[in-house]
Amino acid sequence: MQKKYLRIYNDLVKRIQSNSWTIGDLLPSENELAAQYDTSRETIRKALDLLSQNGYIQKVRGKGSVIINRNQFSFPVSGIESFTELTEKMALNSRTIVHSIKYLDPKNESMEILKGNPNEKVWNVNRIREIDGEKVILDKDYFNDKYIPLLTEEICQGSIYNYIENELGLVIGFAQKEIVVENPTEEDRELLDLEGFSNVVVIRSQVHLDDASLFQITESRHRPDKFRFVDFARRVKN
Amino acid sequence: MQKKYLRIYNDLVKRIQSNSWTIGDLLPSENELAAQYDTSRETIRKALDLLSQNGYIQKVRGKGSVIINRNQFSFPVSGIESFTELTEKMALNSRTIVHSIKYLDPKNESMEILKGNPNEKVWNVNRIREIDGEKVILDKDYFNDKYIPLLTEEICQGSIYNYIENELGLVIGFAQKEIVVENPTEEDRELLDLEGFSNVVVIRSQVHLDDASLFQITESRHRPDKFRFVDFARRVKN
DNA sequence: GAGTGGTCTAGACCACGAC
DNA sequence: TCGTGGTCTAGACCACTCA
Repeated sequence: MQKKYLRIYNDLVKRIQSNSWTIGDLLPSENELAAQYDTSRETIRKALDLLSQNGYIQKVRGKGSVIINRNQFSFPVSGIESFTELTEKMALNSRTIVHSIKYLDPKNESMEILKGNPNEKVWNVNRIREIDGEKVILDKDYFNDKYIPLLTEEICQGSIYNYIENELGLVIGFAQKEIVVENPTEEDRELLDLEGFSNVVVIRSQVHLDDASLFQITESRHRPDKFRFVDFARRVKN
Repeated sequence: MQKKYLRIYNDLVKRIQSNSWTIGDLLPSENELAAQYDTSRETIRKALDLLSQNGYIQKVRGKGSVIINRNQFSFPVSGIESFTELTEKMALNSRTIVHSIKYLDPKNESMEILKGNPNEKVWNVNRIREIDGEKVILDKDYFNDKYIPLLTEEICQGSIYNYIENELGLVIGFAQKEIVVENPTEEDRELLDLEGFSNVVVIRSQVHLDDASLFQITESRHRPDKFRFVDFARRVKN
């Protein structure tokens, strides 16, 4: 038995994406939807809140819920998404090269944040992402071995996130992400096709599980012409 | 009379920021908070949802609400925030130079998106942001004159957002933002202290009002060493 | 088993927009 | 005035964690 408000949300997303309404149209009112889906208004409101958060509608008091145009930009990277999810969605011609897998003692590597107990170690994976035959992204990932006891080349070759969520049953909760532009390191120059570019875009993130524990630190280093970040944001209210 | 859940949210933020709890601590349970604030549990849950969205807590089923560390990175730019708000928050030594104010016919300027009726025009403001004596950001803003009938140099010198929200009474709803790295234009080289940098970071956004109407397009061009973007994201659920 | 957060309900009153 | 979304309530049942 799926959650009712999620079922309604998914149904409405489907109806919006199939152009049942056009941009600027109003959704049926909350009371009408409550009747249609045979549920209470608060449950409808939960589904509509999700639609609003994800940029499908804008609620206007006294009027209704307006369908808005979310996909002004074509490369949806808002939120946490893995490279594999992304390339699948965009149908990019891509390849992943596992460059190295190491099992480190964090106290030697200035990765103090990741260590919980002093005898916990850290997995480090470096992967190169090739798009259309060019090496344009270097992903450096660090995992606490408390959560990921073993990493093999096969796992790293596929989607580590898929492995984590579906095989290990861990649930990602939230991430903090930082985007800056830096000078390329020796390693960048060696592993990527930088072609004279004098900068790389670096995305550093700390990924936490459902129970708020930090389990991964990543550094994703992009050739600047292949970088694009898209964000959908609501104005912060008081 | 302020909204109850907002009052509770603000109170809890204050208590968190004053270190009433440390990272990893549990908030009082929802039932206990409901009693403390003399309200229903659903109202408490609204306040906690806000805390969660804004990265103060992570709710864990069966356990409680965990205080999490939001400020691993020090430059909070997530969401929609204006340059003036930012510099104030960071206490930066900054200055704004209004370079030009123009009143344009959008059909000549490939700004078709902004025009609603054919006789509406568009305000264009170019401003240079100086930090510590260096010209490092070029902001190019375009406003539909339906919403902003008049822009003066004085308004542009201060915070346009402040003017819009407090003087005109307009309410910002949401924005779509895109971040890419580009080659500097002639204008960038002329107006900014680029010092041999061969890239600029460009943030393009479309800002919509509360009623979902598009009223502003902006392009913010940053010298790469002075650019930093921070994001707090929750994992998308199905 | 006790306590936690997650979902859902049926109803109430309010602020706002359109007519 | 009527319909809309926004807030708030009191209660119910469930799924989960932990002792």
